[in-house]
Amino acid sequence: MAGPHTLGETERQVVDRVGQLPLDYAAMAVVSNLFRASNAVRNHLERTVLSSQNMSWTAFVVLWVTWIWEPIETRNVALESGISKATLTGVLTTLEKRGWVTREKSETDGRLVLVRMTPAGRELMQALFPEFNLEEQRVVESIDAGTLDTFADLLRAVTASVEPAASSPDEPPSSQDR
Amino acid sequence: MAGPHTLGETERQVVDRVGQLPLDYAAMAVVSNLFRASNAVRNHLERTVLSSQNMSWTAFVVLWVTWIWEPIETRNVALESGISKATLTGVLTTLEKRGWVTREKSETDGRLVLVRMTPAGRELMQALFPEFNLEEQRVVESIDAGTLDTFADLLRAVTASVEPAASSPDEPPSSQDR
DNA sequence: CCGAAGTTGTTCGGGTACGAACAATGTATA
DNA sequence: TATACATTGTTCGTACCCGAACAACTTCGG
Repeated sequence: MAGPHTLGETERQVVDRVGQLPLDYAAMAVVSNLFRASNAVRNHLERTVLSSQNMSWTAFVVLWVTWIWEPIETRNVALESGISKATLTGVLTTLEKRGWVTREKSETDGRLVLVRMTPAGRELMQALFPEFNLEEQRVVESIDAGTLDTFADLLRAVTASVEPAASSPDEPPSSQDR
Repeated sequence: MAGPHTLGETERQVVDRVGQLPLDYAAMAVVSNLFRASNAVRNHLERTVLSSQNMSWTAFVVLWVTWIWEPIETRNVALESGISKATLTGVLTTLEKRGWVTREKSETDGRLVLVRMTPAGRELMQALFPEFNLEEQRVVESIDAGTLDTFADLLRAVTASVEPAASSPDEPPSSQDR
């Protein structure tokens, strides 16, 4: 959405198409670059780090969430990973098939399913995550270290303005799939 | 990846799992929040604006790129949209099926395919894009107006650090699929 | 207690999403 | 002007990705 063309050039072209409609170009720039950056980073990390394990970005995120919080209920895995519960079902099946996680029905609540790492899954993450973090570092290396926290806060502000409900930590907002 | 848990709480838990390995938590926060924000905004816009046309985010981006730059070669649509050419083939088939764009072989180069809007496609974008931009505005409304440009620049810096090659505008970097 | 209302994970259908392999086409080299 | 080399869009296989509908289960109101 912000490809090889100049900013001004794109804007001029947009004005030509939209006509006199008033547009917020600053907001447009942020949203389009948000996606460009997100896509670029995901694909980069998939190619440099995750491809060695034939793993997708989402699979890695789910594995990471499970690694950090296990045992964890699937609804919370979906919440933490930022994917829908429908998507999670498929991803978990994949991860289970590869022997990295296990599913287990809750004893106290028959509706819930708990996810745990296998030893193989834990070994994998112990080796893979430092490598992943090193590449994360490379992705932001051109940005002044003192600015990184501000950057993260700006991103949190965007997320918050879209997902208003967020009561207290450790107590997810009532019930939404994502 | 940065769900209902506190920042410090997640960090403490990560330390517990990773052990003594040195990690860049600032970089980690930026990358994970980049994806959280990106996902949240995409899903929000799909639900609020795009669902009326039963359109996905990617379909909208492709339609937008075509709208702004038509007639445009498919390789450049993929480049501007930030998706692979393989993905584009499927999306274009969908958009063509719905009567919003057309495919046309280039007369000067038999390998190229040109994409154009149909009148119906143009009408749709003329109505949909202002609505879309209004929602983009809402997504960043909590951010100080003077900071938006800086924000966009930070996002561009991330993209640039991952996709280093970028010669001159109007002249895509030799040949990469995305 | 017992039916209504709510919650949870799965299934289903349609649509992305990628890399690799491919055939068609264009270009460069000798 | 052949013959290698490069480029382009499509196809293929596999893996997401979501909303809607669903069955299993829990909880709440009377």
